[in-house]
Formats: sequence, C-alpha cells, structure tokens
Amino acid sequence: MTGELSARQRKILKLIVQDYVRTGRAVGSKALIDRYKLDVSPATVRNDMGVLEEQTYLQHPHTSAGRVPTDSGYRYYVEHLLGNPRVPVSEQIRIRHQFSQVEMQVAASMKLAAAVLAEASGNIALISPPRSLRETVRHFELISLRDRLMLLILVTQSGTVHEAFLHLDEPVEQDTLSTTSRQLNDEIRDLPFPDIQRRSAQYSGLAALVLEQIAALMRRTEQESTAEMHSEGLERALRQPEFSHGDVAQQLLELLRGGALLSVLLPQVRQKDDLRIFIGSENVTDDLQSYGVIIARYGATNEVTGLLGILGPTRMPYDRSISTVRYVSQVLSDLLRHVHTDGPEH
Amino acid sequence: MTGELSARQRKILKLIVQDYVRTGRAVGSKALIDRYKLDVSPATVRNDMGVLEEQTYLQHPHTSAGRVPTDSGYRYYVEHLLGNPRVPVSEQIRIRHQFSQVEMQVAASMKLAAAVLAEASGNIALISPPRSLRETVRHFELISLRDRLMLLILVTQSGTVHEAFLHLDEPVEQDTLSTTSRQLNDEIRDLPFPDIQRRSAQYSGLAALVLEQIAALMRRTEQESTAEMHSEGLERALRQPEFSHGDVAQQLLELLRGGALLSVLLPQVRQKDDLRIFIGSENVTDDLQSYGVIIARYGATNEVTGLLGILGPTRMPYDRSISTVRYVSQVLSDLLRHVHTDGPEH
DNA sequence: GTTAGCACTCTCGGTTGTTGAGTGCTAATC
DNA sequence: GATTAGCACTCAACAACCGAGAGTGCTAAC
Repeated sequence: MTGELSARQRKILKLIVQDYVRTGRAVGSKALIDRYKLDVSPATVRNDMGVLEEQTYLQHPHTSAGRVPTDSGYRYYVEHLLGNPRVPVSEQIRIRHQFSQVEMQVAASMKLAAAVLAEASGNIALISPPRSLRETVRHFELISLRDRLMLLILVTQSGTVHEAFLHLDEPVEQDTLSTTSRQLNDEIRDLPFPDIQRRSAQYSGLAALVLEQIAALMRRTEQESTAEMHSEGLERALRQPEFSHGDVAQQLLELLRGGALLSVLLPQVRQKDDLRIFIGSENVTDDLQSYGVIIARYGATNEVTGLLGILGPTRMPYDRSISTVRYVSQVLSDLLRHVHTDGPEH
Repeated sequence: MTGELSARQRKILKLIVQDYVRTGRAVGSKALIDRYKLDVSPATVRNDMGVLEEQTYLQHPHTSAGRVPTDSGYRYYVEHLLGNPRVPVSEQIRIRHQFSQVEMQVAASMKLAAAVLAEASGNIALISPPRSLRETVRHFELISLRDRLMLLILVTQSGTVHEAFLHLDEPVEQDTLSTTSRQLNDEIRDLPFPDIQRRSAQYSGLAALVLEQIAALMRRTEQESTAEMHSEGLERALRQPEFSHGDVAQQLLELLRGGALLSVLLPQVRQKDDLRIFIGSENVTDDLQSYGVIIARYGATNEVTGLLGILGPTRMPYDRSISTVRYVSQVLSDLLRHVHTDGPEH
C-alpha cells in the first residue's frame, strides 16, 4: 500500500505539513509554489500530491480545496522529515535561567515547567507531579495546636508533603506527641501504606489513630496520583482557530479535568527520557481523536517520576513542541535529582 | 425619573425577569399572558411594559422583539421582588450531609463548597481560602531529611500549612534542629512577618536562615492571598447559551485566572455574613460588564475570613443563587469555627 | 382604565447567485 | 518518460434576497 516516496515528494509533504501548520488552511498546488519558489509547475506538484494522497499521507476536504495532512501524514513527518530538533541555545539559556530563579521549590518548578511548555508551543501544557510508584514513609511529625487538635505532617519518599488535622477525644501534651512520633517514626520508616495499616491494628489510642491516618493519606494519594494533573496555557490555546468553535472549550475542560488523559496515556510512556507522540486517531480515547499529544517522563530516579507534555490540535508545530518537551523534561529531571540526592549546587 | 410602580407592574416585571431567566428569550406581551394566565389583555400588558421601559427596568433589543430586563431591572428584582429566599430544607439536609462526610479537612471542605455552589446555580463558583488579614506564626517545625536537606513546616494563625525545602551549607543533626526550633518557636509565636524578619537580623547561621525563610513564606502568601482563588463549574457553565459563543470561554478563563475579580470585589464585601450582589454595569471592571456576581464572606472569626460566591451571566437565577451562597457560607463558617475554637463535635 | 384592531417593523431561516481557488484530465513539450 | 500548459469542472464561502412570524405602538371603541 505505502511505497517509497521520491525526494521531491518528501519535500512537498514536508512543505505542506509546515505550511498547513502555520496557516491552518488547506494547501493548493499553486499557492505552494508561489510561497516556496519551487522550480516545478503546479501540475507536477499536483501529480505528486496525487501520489501522496494515494499513500494516505494527504487528504482532500472536498473536491475543490487544497490538500491537508492526514494523521499518518503527520506521523511520517515527525518520523522521517523532522530529524532531531533541538531547542536553540539562546532559548536553552533563557529557560535554565528561569529555573534557577525558583531554586529548589518543587511546586514552583512544576508550574514554571508548565508555563515554559505552554509558552513555547502555544498549546496546553500538562504536568503531573513526581510520584513514586510505591510510596513509602520518610518522616512524619505531630504538632499540637490546641488541647484536642493536632496537626499531622507526613513526608513521603518522593518528597511530597501531606498534612491533616486530627481531632482527639481528650487533650494530649506536645511531649506525648513527640515521644510517640519519635518511636513510631523509627518503626514505619520506608514502609508502604499496606504495612502501616497492618501495624495500626497492633496499637490502640493515639498511635493507632496516627498510623491509620498516615495509611489513609498515602492510600488516597496513590489512588489520585494518576488523576492529578496541572495544566497551563488553556486560554491562549483557545485563541487558535481550531478551538474557536464554542463547545470545544467545554470539551477540552472536561478532558483536562477528568484526567482520562493521563490514565490512558501514562502507561504508554514507559521510562524516564522516553518521549511518546500520539497523533489524532492513534489515540484510543474518542475524545482525543482530533488532538495531538506529546508526553515525556521525567524524574530523579527510575522510581520516582512524573509526566509532562503538550496537548494541542493535531495541527500543531511538532518540531518546536517535541524539542521543548524533551528539553524541559531534562531540566526538571536534573533539578529533582538535586533534591533527591544531595547533589552539588548548580 | 423612577417613580412608583403599581402592583400589576411589579408583578409583570417579576414575571418577565423570571421568564427571561428561564428561557433566555425576550418576553412578548402575548406570550407572557399565555404562559402565566393573566386576566388582562396583551395591550394592557404592553402599556405597563411601556411604563417599565420608561423607568429603565426593561429594554428593547429591537423594535419587533419582546422586552428584556436591564441591569436596573434585575436590581429592582433582587431588592423588591425577591423577599428573602431560603434554601429548601431537603436541600439543606443534603448539603449538611455532604459536609459531614469530609470531616474537618479544610481543603476538602472548600472544594465541596465550590461544588455545591456550582451545582445549585449552574454557574461558576468562586472560593478563596480563609486567610487572616494579618497572619501570625502559630508553630513551625524543622525536619532533617538528609545530611544537608531539611524541611521547614509552618502553620499560621489561620491554620494554613506551608512547607519549604532548605538546603544547608553543612550537615546538621536532627537534635540541633529540634532544639533550635523549640527555642525559636517560643520567641516568634503570634508574630507577623515583619517582626520576624527584623529578628532574623539578630541571629546568624541556622536560626537566621530559618527565620528569613519563614518571613519569606508569610510575605508571599500575604501578597498572593487576594489573588488566590479556586473556581468550579466552568465547563457546565459553558453549556449555557450565553457562553456558547467562542471567545467568551477564553475571556472567562482569563478573568478567573487573573483574579482581577477578587482584588476588585474583595474590598467591597466588608464583613462576615455580608452578602453583595453586583449586576452587569454595576461592576467597575470592564470585563465584568455582562456578568452578575454574588459574593459573601465566610470565616471562623472576624479575623480569619475567606470569600465565596457565584459568577454567572447577568441573566442568572438570582433567587436560587443568593440563597445558596448565603447558606453555604454559613455552613462553612460553622465548620471553620470548629477547627479554630475547640468547638463541640457536630 | 382597558381592550380590540391594524399597520408597521425587524429578526430569522431558507434559497439563490456569484466568485474564486483548486482539481483532474488530456495533449503538447522537453 | 517525466513535465507542463490548457481547460472544463467542482464546490465552499459569501452576499443578496425573500417570506413568515412574533411583537410593537397607536387609535378608537368599550
């Protein structure tokens, strides 16, 4: 079905993709020649276009319109016509500089990463926080706030901090809390939540309450971890003609909120530094049929990782997007590595 | 200019507002009579409509269309024709029940409050977290995570928890951290951030670093506190015909993100249990000209308060919205009072 | 004060032309 | 054999037009 393409045909396909991505309008034979000063005639281009259409790389919205890339056209483009795009060095410096501003604040870094991605691509940036597949306890602390109210602070392996207010049946001194926490901390360090839950049964009173709560917090995050996702750049993306139609905005919001996005795409991005591209109909989910998604995994180690990427219309600037996703994921990984392993100052 | 209205004129205005809010279509004299079985003729209604139009309560989109309420029409409606709407008891029970599920988790309660508001009004719910106008330190804790990495946890008067990772120049033992924190805690309890910043100058090394960081955290939240806002129900709201037009979605997103909303409206809602309504052109901000906003202040005390409310098109069900905002703000205040003053179990 | 009657106005939805970009095919040309 | 010129054809997009229907304001009668 799909045979080899001549050099000129590949060139034409490349130009069509780029032109269409830029303008958003179907590309005709004459317009293509005018704009890119090809030294062949429209008819020749039309012949080649005919071939490309036969090979399923292009399609016709209607008889008298220009050609538009199909999903497989984009796929061919990113795979064979794109090379290995790099973020320009000046841009790299600018990005690194921005990250150096936020220091070691994980939350701020993530927001920044999203902002950079959104900015560079003009589309929607996605990012999920770094999580361990199997979270364990690193440390917890009990703080007495008032007679019968205390605060539980939990730090897990991935460096995430959780908090919960606990109401007690009877007043407890801070000293009691401190000794309890010191003792329990030693016992449950590096344990995952099922183990903790089991141990809670062996205790009663304060200790049991605390252990139960810790287990509950961890269980909850484990369940949420796939769904939790921050997105950025939606309002700018909506300015694009693709999205100007009314209910697309609503559809997009639901897509982002629902998080079906991550739960479907997450398993497909296997390891750190792996970058995956999903174009239109390649997406299993119906809602994603008309979008393109670029997703990469980032993280400090192979254990604790998060995802980041870009979501846009199938008509998106894949070159810029891909290079930016790849670069930002590297920067973020570097940064996390500093937090997780006492790395050198940068 | 605006004189008295006859009983029938008020009735007609009320019906027009309600009908228009429900259907979204300009209301004609005949349609009004048909739908509400008035025992007067269309011509009479037309005469009254004429009067209402002269009084600026109604307006004509064009010659041959029905009437539509103006902003002052809505204003008259909420002030004179609405009474004091209450949430139906069954609804009250449902809401209370939902809140009892989330226990004392402040963050979860806020999300729930937003969800309830959005649900009841079909519009966008707004909520800003409870903050004190003048935050003071309640307690902080230092936790050593690794040789040269420690975690700072800060609890402020309003019950908000902040966290920050701190990198140290040289390794410090947990014991050192504990004694330092115990000592400093006593010293800075109940102080606002400028005082803390001042004291940090008197110390050096670890203590100085910690105090500076605490001051920085508090300063940052103080600045952000006006801007921070959670919103809910956007995607559902976009389903409404008012919002179906393309770029309204974008405009709304920017409005919500920018937080111009709160920084403008916040100062106008003076104290707890105060409920304010802004209709269309009554809003100073241009972006808000075609929206209606209902905002109430909630909180545990007069010191620590937050805002919640509803944003929708000027054409919104004011009765339901007002009663729900008022009720939810009460429920949330009750709940916060439990967290802040060791209240009885509920 | 209320109502019937009537001429008038203006949006909305569908139909109809017109325009222009683009195509596919064939025959001539390099 | 690949390329090109020429030409008839197609179809979306846009504007102009038209009739139907809902609603109005006014006047005169009740």
